[in-house]
Amino acid sequence: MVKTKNHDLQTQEKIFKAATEIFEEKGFAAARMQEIADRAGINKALLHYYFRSKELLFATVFQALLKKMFEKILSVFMMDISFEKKIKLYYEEHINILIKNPNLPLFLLNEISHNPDLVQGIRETLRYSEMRDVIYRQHSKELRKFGIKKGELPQLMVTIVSMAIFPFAARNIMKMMMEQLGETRNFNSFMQARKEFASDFVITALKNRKK
Amino acid sequence: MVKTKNHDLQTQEKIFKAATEIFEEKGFAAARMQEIADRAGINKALLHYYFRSKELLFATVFQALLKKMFEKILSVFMMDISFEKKIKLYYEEHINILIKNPNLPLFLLNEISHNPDLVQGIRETLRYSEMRDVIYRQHSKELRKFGIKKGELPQLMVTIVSMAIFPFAARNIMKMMMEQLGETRNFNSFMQARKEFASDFVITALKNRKK
DNA sequence: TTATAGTTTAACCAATTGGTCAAAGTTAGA
DNA sequence: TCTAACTTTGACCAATTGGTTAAACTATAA
Repeated sequence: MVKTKNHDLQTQEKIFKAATEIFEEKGFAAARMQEIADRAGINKALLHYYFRSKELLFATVFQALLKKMFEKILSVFMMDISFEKKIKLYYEEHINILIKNPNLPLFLLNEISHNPDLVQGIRETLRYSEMRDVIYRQHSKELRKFGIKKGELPQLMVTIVSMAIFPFAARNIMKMMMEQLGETRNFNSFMQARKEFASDFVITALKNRKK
Repeated sequence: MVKTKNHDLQTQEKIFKAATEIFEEKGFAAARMQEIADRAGINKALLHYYFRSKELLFATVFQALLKKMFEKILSVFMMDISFEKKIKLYYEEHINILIKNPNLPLFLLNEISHNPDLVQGIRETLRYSEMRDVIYRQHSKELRKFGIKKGELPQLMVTIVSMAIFPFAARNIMKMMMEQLGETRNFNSFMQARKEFASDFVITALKNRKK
């Protein structure tokens, strides 16, 4: 009979959590296995017992963080609601997620840029064909009225997501510039206000397009 | 009499160029001194003869790349022209620069995020007080008419620059998504088209704001 | 209780990495 | 030509890093 493993799940969880923090903060290249072991409160050899190599441990963490970034957002994009509602819901949900995980954007952008193989894992998380169907349906139902041509859809989509994601990637520079420019609010309240600003900005730009 | 150094300038240039390429591509942590030496076609010890350490070599490269990112853009921001003209000129110039240096955004964002001390060097490149004056002048002259409150200026500025910079930071993901969504154009022509799209988008959103 | 499989550790290892050094080569002024 | 400063190199070094191993420990089924 197969023996039940005792508390390896606890240990594995501890390692996974520590690795997530370190990798997300420092990136793959600057992360140290020893530091991950220390933060998990275990021996370095135990890392390799549960996750064979740094690459494997990283791949596990990366997949989870990729999911954290896209899962909820994708479900919003798939909803059958008006574009205006969708925009508002998107900024609300995505900015909430990113406030809780402010290092996520830069981490993902960076690792994907430095290791193209990771892109393969994305295909499973992002369901392209479904996404394309939803986008095209919304285009012919609503967006075409706004004078958006099919070929401009990528421009529009990149615009929308960049308004939510970019401030987090540029967080440190923004913090410094904001305090230099006499801004007293902190970054998080700036991002809270951005939910409404971005929604209004996008919707206004769309509704008043020259057709 | 002090002897004139012979061709150390050529060598120094070669090293600097190689270091710029490697650092920009891989970031500080993943860059290897040996690889820089190889690309420069010289001995590794010579790196340390001209630039004492990896940190110092990196700092030199970083300053130059920071300048490349901001110098021209800042001069556009400082111009005394209408907001509409300024927006158009900004996207034209900045996107041109970034097409020539597509790794610049992710490199700068990442290194600044990982090494807060680098932010100090930014203060020299970014003239805050001048910048603030120009922005406030343009606000009271033009932007206030659009219903933009002073407190919303940071929101507006971040929106404008994110539309130009973010696509480059997300270049790899975008490339993949675009080909999955049936986009046949390449990334550069997408960014060329973005000059006009972004200008129109921002200007339309501003001109039609509810006040 | 005991055999067995799973878990944890300390000590160790080979490879890599940033950096050094002494010696050889090169340049140009006296 | 000779010397003194600058340039370049190959060999080397200490520290770090990802990874291994054998032994000790723990839980549990029989």
